[in-house]
Amino acid sequence: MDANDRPHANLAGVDTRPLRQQIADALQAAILSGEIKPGEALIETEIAGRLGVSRAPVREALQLLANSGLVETVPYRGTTVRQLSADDVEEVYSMRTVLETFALRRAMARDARATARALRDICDVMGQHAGSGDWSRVSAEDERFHRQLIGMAEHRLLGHAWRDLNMRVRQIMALRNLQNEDTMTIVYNHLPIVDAIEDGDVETAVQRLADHIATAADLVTELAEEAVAVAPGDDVGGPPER
Amino acid sequence: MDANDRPHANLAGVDTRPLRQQIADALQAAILSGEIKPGEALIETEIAGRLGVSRAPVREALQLLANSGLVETVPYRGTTVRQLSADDVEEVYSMRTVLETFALRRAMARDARATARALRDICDVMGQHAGSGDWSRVSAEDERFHRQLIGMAEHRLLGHAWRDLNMRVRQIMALRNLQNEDTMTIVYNHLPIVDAIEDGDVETAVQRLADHIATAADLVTELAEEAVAVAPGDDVGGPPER
DNA sequence: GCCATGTCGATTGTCGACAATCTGCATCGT
DNA sequence: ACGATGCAGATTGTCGACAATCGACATGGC
Repeated sequence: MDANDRPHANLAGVDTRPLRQQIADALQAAILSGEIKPGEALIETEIAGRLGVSRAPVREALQLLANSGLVETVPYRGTTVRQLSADDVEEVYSMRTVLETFALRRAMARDARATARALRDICDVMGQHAGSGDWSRVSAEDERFHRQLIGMAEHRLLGHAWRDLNMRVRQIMALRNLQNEDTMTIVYNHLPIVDAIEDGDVETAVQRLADHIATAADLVTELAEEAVAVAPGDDVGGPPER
Repeated sequence: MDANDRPHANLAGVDTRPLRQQIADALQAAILSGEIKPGEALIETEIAGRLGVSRAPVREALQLLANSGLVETVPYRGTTVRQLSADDVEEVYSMRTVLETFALRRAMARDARATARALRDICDVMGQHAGSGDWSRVSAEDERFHRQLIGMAEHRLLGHAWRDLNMRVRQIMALRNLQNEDTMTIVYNHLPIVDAIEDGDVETAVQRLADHIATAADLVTELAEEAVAVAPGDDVGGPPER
């Protein structure tokens, strides 16, 4: 989103970014697409060999991913894709509610009209994609809605925290695979929020936003329970000592 | 705090932790003590030479610090200690309010009694140190109060976010140098919060906590304006292009 | 004089090799 | 049989050297 905002820094996109960034992006995409599954080990040597680079940038890329919480690194034992326990999902969504309602209050205090306008535009686009049944684009617009909301708060710290959190959200959603009808119910929750914002009714807007996120969380946790029944995690706390 | 919680892993503290961690701790201490000032450049070669290690762990340590927001790294241009604009201070304290009020609600929902008990104990210790005029210990107990509050929420994501934020708070406080009377006013704000928690009055407790943090923020921003008048930052957005 | 270009020193980015540590299995003594 | 000890093998941690990039100054053409 902020990669090529320089006028024409490179004619054909030679990708002059540091390798660690490119590697981190590649790994992140692989994790979010489910190509690399939770619990799986990310071995530096292997990744470096596969990408044809040295281990140094791979290590730094892994550290990047560790910060955003996608992977977990234990000294001398390696890094693995984070497992998602039910508690994790609850934490992610409760935190998301906190951050986004804060953003909403702040954005409305700053300029409720502008906030409503920007969000309504996104809702329009989302509605179009929903009409033509393009669910991946609907989902993309949904994310853009929330990202825009955060952006309107003009709070860099908040923006940074949300970006990390959003990655976890995407990881969670990648593991579920929502049905179309499911996202359907979420899509039409956006407009009432915008309406409340436009009316300047902070508390109603906050309440609706919180409900909206809670609905998404419920949907995801339901699917999680089904998934757990099929594919048990190794997080069950078995007795094997040391 | 969680370094030597293993029974007796090492007899005499050989410090078997990865170098990056030790380096990061050392740098962090240097930054928080004011030994390294905001805006100052952290040159990998120099740090490595001074500590007698290679650049690799130094780079990783710097990345660690960049995550917690203490330093800022620009590709190919180096890492510098973050400057603290007035906006930064506002962001840190507003975010802190959000996180801690969330923690308070959650802790009270979990077990208000236990929360009140734990916090009151800390207040007692804080009172003792205040009585004997040991202000550095008072400040340490103040931090422990808030850390405990976060801990009672039983929310790892929240705990992680707060830990990073707390580092920023400490950086801010390190640059001010509060007077004793100033901390004084803050110390006696803790007990009313605990009282409200014990009564199970969530909204009052939240309000008092928010006020408490706001008071601390005001105190700090006042001192900030004085400091700015003396030492101007280079963040003023001068016209020099490219 | 002014802008484009070339060069230089400093610093970061990347690489390949070596050392330290962990896990699991075999070995040994009892 | 059982637990402690001591190897491998694999993987991460650290190192020193080389390459790429940046900012600033000097140089040259207009």
